[in-house]
Amino acid sequence: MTEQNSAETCKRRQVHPESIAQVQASDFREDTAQGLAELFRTLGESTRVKILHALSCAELCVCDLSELLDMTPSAISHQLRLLRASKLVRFRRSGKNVFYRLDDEHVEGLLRQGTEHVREERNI
Amino acid sequence: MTEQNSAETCKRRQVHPESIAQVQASDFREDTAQGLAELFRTLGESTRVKILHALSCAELCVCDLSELLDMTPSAISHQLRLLRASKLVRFRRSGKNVFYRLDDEHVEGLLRQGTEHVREERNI
DNA sequence: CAAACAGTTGAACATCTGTTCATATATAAG
DNA sequence: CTTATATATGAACAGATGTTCAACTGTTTG
Repeated sequence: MTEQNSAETCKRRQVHPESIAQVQASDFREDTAQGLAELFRTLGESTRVKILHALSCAELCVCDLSELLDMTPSAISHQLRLLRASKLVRFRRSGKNVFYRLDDEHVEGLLRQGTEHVREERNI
Repeated sequence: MTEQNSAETCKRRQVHPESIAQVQASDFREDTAQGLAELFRTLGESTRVKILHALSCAELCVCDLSELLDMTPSAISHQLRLLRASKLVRFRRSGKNVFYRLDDEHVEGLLRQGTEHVREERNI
């Protein structure tokens, strides 16, 4: 029973080599996984979800968001920083205000697809 | 200067009432935000992203995933629990093994859309 | 039955994360 | 220049989270 499973480096469990090979052939890079995780981590917080939803309705300044979410401008600003870092929002300064809006249509797409999943998750 | 902005409960900042009304009219529920955040939080971790990607290639048992990601079966199992809780994966027992696969097409859609965003985020 | 294998689970620990608070920057108004 | 408003930022603290370790359940095999 000389299988093609090399058990030299360490003891190998009884696995499914074909399936494993199939995954390995897909060439999924470490940094792609990291980037995806970082993006979703940014989306994975209710305050930031609320901010993004609000910005999907209208362009808003920090002050507006602060009132809408009933949170301090500081807290909002900290979250906007993360949203900016993940390229989920853009901003422009106008006088004393800084107006934020969604960066592109991908963001709304992610929110929509996520919402659909949550609905199915609960209804069906 | 009697504005329609009621400053009774607490001192109000100079905001943009029209934009705020626009957001409030959208009726975005608290539990929708929570559900979305929970979903994305589950997606927001590189180990889980790798698991989901692997499962998008083939149905796999814990053992396979353990070898693919070079992690202990325990660590994998803990993460699979979260993925199950968010209805991102299904599973079936077959003998000693438990095989996992993606729950529905939404999951791949989210991964695809996320990947596109990450690519744009870096290239452009 | 006992032994081996596959998977799950709870506790513990280190790390990460969101909000608060104080402070700093920037623009506008007096 | 001084004051007020709008926003940003760093430190700090409490709460959340991922992996490890040990113990446990369930299935197959001898």
